[in-house]
Amino acid sequence: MNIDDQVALLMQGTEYGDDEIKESMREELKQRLNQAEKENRPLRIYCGYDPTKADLHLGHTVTMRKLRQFQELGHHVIFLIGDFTALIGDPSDKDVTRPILTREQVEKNAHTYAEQAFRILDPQKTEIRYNSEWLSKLGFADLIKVASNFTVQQFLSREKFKLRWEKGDPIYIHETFYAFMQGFDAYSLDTDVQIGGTDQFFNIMMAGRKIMSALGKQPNIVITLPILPGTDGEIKMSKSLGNDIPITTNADDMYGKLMSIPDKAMPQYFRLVTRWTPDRVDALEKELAAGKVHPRDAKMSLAYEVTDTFYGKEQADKAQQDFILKFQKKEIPDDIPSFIITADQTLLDVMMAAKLAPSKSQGKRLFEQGGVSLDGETIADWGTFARPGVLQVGKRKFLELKL
RNA sequence: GGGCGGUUACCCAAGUGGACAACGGGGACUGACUGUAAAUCAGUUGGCAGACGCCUUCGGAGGUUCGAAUCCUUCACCGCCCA
Repeated sequence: MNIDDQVALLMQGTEYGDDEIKESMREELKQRLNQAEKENRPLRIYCGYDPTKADLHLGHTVTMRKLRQFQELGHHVIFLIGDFTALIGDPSDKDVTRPILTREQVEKNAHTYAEQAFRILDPQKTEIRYNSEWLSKLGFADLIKVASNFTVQQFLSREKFKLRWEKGDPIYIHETFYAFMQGFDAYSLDTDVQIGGTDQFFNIMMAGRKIMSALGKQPNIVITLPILPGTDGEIKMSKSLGNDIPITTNADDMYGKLMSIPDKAMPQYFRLVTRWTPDRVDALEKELAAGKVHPRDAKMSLAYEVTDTFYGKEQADKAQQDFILKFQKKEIPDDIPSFIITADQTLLDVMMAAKLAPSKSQGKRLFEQGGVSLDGETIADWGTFARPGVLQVGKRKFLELKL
């Protein structure tokens, strides 16, 4: 692919909040591609992920798709696991301090990350690195050298810090280190391009580039991508907010969760987590606006597409069939877990044993609220003895009872 | 280093000796309506117990009192002001 086409593709979907910055980044990217071509080398691209949670979710895959694009154009991609930065936590995405994780927690999470990333990235073409490799070796003198390029005001002008400052909430010194560390990652990896969400703009643009030049390197080009909203359609997808779609879930759950996003979030999902071309997305949106396509059907094709990328057509088909049966026809799906009951067990006992209710009190409430049914018949009495049949708890929990 | 204020359930936040398992909001869950959407309406939201009732919870540990989230002592942490 020629360089102009590469630039067009790679800049597609990026967001900088300012057209001038976008233009200058586009220009820099073009120059860097030219430069690399002359030097007969691929560009070095990286994106970092902090292993603060065990599972990656759909939101993480937005940047991974961009990495994949670079990969397909023959560039060198580094998947950086921020095992060291995770110890601090990025203050960018929250207005409160994050508790410091233990090394054990971080290591455990880091372990699963690479594996999950390969659902999007090509394992053959991906270099995996851990930033403890260089960050753990930095001394106080290095820190001073890096930190002397920044002022307190620069940090305080950042939205999240500013907010906390004004509210009188604590801002710890170590939280400001995060940006330095990220900059040092870029420096140590000798990268041409760094990818991140728009919330990383300060870290990449201000800290990263500055540190690279201060230490005598060419600053990396910034590619920032919009943040994917969670299943509530409002706020950034995040496990701690409970609005995430983990990529390690199963096909049925992924499909179901995608169907539960509000309509207004669909356009962002189309653009950020599908393989659809901009033309196709535009066409679909026009049809939606014209009323030619039912929003539900558009969402179903979205859910199918995303499930397909992670689990393949076969499982996506099955997930779609189950969804139609379970929720559109309100029939019972054929593939539900079973549970062996004994004669003296009440339905409440079964729910407890199968972990369908966290406590007996809460289980009883589900009965009182009409949330429990056996073979389609609502059971109000939690003392009803279990008998073979299909137990449904709430909207989506099913259990086949057998003797 | 000094003075003052603060720490309440998943989150925010009321409560300043008995009527407190603790107002209110958010979130979550259940039901109705739907397109398992959103919006809306109703309900639930510490545990055990098939009504009574019992147990655990208000930063930690002690104490005063018939009785404490509320008063006292002490420890830890946070904020503001002063130095």
